[in-house]
Amino acid sequence: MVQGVSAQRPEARATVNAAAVREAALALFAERGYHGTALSQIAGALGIRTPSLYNHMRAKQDLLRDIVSDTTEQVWAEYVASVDGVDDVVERLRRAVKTYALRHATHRREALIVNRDIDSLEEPVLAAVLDLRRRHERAIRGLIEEGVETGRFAVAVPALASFGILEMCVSIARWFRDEGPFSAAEVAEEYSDYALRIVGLK
Amino acid sequence: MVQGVSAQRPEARATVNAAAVREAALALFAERGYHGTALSQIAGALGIRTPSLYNHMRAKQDLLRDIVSDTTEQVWAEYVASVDGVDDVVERLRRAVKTYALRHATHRREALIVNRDIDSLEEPVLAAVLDLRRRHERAIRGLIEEGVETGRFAVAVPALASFGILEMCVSIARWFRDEGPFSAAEVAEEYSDYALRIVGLK
DNA sequence: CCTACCGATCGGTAGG
DNA sequence: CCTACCGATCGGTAGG
Repeated sequence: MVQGVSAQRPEARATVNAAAVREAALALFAERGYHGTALSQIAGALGIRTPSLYNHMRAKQDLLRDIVSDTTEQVWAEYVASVDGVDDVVERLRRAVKTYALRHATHRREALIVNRDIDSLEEPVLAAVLDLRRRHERAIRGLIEEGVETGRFAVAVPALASFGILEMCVSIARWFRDEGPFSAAEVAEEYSDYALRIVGLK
Repeated sequence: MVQGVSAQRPEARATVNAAAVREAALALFAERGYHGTALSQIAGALGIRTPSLYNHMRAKQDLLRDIVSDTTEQVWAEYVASVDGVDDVVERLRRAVKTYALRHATHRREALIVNRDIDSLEEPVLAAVLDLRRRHERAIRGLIEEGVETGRFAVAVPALASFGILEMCVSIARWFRDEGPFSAAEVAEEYSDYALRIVGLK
C-alpha cells in the first residue's frame, strides 16, 4: 500500500503517546490551571477523543502528579549539582540562586503549575512534594546562616531573606518571555546578584 | 412571640447578606481557587442552599470580579497615598515597598486570589485590572530609574529589579501566618530593606 | 429562604 | 483509536 509506512510520515497522522499527552497537559494546566482544564481540551489539542486519552494515562490526577513530582525532584537535583565541589559560601549561594532562577525562566510552565496547583495533589504525593520543597528552602537558608556566621553576609533574618530570594526567582516564571528583551541567562545572572545584595554581601 | 426579635440574637439564625457571601467566597477561592470552588461549597459554609446565594449575588463570576477589582484599586490607592508628599526618591521607594509588602501580609487571601485566578476574569474587567497593575509596576520602576539617574541607586536593569521587588512582596501572601514568628510590620520593614539593597542604595 | 429542576459538562468506563 | 454511555456535579432558573 502506498501510504502504509506511516512512521516515515509523522506529520500525516497524529502520533499520540504518553509524552504527547503530558506535553498537552503541561501547556493547558499552565494556561488555565488544573481545575480549569478539562480532559476534553487535552484530547482536543491532540486531535483525539477524550476516552482515547486513557490509552496513555490512568487518571487526570496522574498527569498533575507526574509534572509536579518530576519538577520538584529536578529542582533538588539541580541544587545539589550546582553547589557540588564549591566551598566558598558566597559562590555556593550565587550558583544555587542562578540555577533556580534559570530554571524558572526555562521551565515556566512547570513552575506555574507547581505554584498554582500544588494543593490539588492528593496524599501521599502532596506531603512528599512539600517535604522536598522544604529541604531546598532549608538548604538555601543554611547557606545564608553560614554566611552570616562567618561574617560574609549581613542580614537580620536569614529565614525571611531565603523566602524573599526563592520567591523572587519563582516569579520569573510569571513574566518571563522568550521573545522578551532579556535572555534567561541574563535574568539568572541579575537575580543571583540581587540575592547576594539581599543577604548583605560585604 | 418569644423568639421573634432575631436581630438581637444573631447567633440563633444565619445572617446572610452580600458581605457574608463575599467573605465566604474570599476564604474558599483563596484556599481552593476559583475553578476549584463550587457555589454549593460557598452556600454550605453559610448554612444555606445554593439557590439562596442568588438573593445576594448575580453570578459566580461577579464574586471574583469584585474581589479582584477592589483589591487592585486599593493597591494603587495605597501606593499613591504612601508616596504622597514625600520628595526623596529613596524614601518614596521605601514607603511604596513597605506598603505593598504590608498589604500582602495583612490581606493574604485577596492577594492569593488575584495572583492565582486573575486569568479567570472575563473582559473587559480583565483588561482594566491588568492595566492598573501595570500602572503600579511602572510607578515602582520609575522610582528606581529616577534613583539611578540621580546617583542614589546602582542597578543595571531597573525593570528586572522592579519585577523582583514586587513579586518578592506578593509572595509574602503565600507563606505569611498570623501565628508565625514575624509580625506583618516586621516583614514589611525587612522587605523594604531588601528592596533598597536590590536597587543598590548607596 | 426553600424544593424542584434545567441543560451542560465533568472524569471515567464498556465494549469494540 | 472510536461511539455510546455512566453517575455526579456544575452554575443557574422557576416558582413559591
